[in-house]
Amino acid sequence: MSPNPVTILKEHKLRITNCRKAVLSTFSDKQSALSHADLEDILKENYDRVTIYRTLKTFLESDLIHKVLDDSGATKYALCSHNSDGTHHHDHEHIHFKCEICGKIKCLEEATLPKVSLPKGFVNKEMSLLVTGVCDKCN
Amino acid sequence: MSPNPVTILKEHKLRITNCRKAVLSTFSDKQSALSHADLEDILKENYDRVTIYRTLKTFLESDLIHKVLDDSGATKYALCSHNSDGTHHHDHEHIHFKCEICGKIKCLEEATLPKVSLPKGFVNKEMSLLVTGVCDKCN
DNA sequence: GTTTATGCAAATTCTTTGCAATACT
DNA sequence: AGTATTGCAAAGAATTTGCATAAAC
Repeated sequence: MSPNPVTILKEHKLRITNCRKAVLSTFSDKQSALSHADLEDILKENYDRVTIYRTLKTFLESDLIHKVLDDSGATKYALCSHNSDGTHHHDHEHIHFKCEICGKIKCLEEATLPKVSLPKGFVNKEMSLLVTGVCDKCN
Repeated sequence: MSPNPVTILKEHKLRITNCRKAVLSTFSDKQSALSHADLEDILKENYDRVTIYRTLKTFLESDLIHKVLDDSGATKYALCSHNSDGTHHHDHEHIHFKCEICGKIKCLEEATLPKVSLPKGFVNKEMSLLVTGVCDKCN
């Protein structure tokens, strides 16, 4: 399903470095959106705070991760999912679910976002939905 | 339609101060979501940066404003709309529209959010939708 | 008169930048 | 070898805290 870090980096024409692999592995392991602070906690023994910032920036620019909208204030990021053919999932439609209990934020790839009727004159290019509630594990 | 600052503050049992009135007026004037920096630019002549931070915090805690999800990273805030009877608009359903051209973020009170079908086991309590595109004025 | 908010200074925290050393292709 | 990435130090923003003064009730 989800390709290994090296494959992902190659697909995006990024150099394969330990820090980048570690960040990608962390995202896969946690299966939830992570903030810089989350990553720093996990990786600070091995990698510099600044390198993690730069890694996130690089990944964002390469569309390897995306920002997750979060009402808590902290900026979080999540892996953009991949298909085996290398195509992204629908990039102008993100649905994220935040669990009130465990606090984790997950991308819901399966759910689809219905059309929203906007007022006259508004043109819709991209939509991001944050659903808050209780996740399957905490339910 | 929108009550004046003093009324809003009274409804929320908050002391009526100049800074609070000024912040509320600014939100009404601009009719768009504002960041702390936006408010500071406008109000710095008369009020301290720190006071604006504290005002925003107080307003958030009193549910007088809410955070607006923004993919740009900056935290923005918007007034929770009021009805004359003092009730809020649907508080577990926010739709915000961000214009790519003018950069403004507005709450779309009129638009309604259709039901989203979530995967098994997920319980939905609150939804926040950020739509990015071109607004009526820039179109 | 009592309680709460403000302003200023300073402390924290968050994020970015410069540059030499290191790792990748 | 040549180019991009890393780590460290340090700069720059953003946000929070402490405390005396001022304003609100």
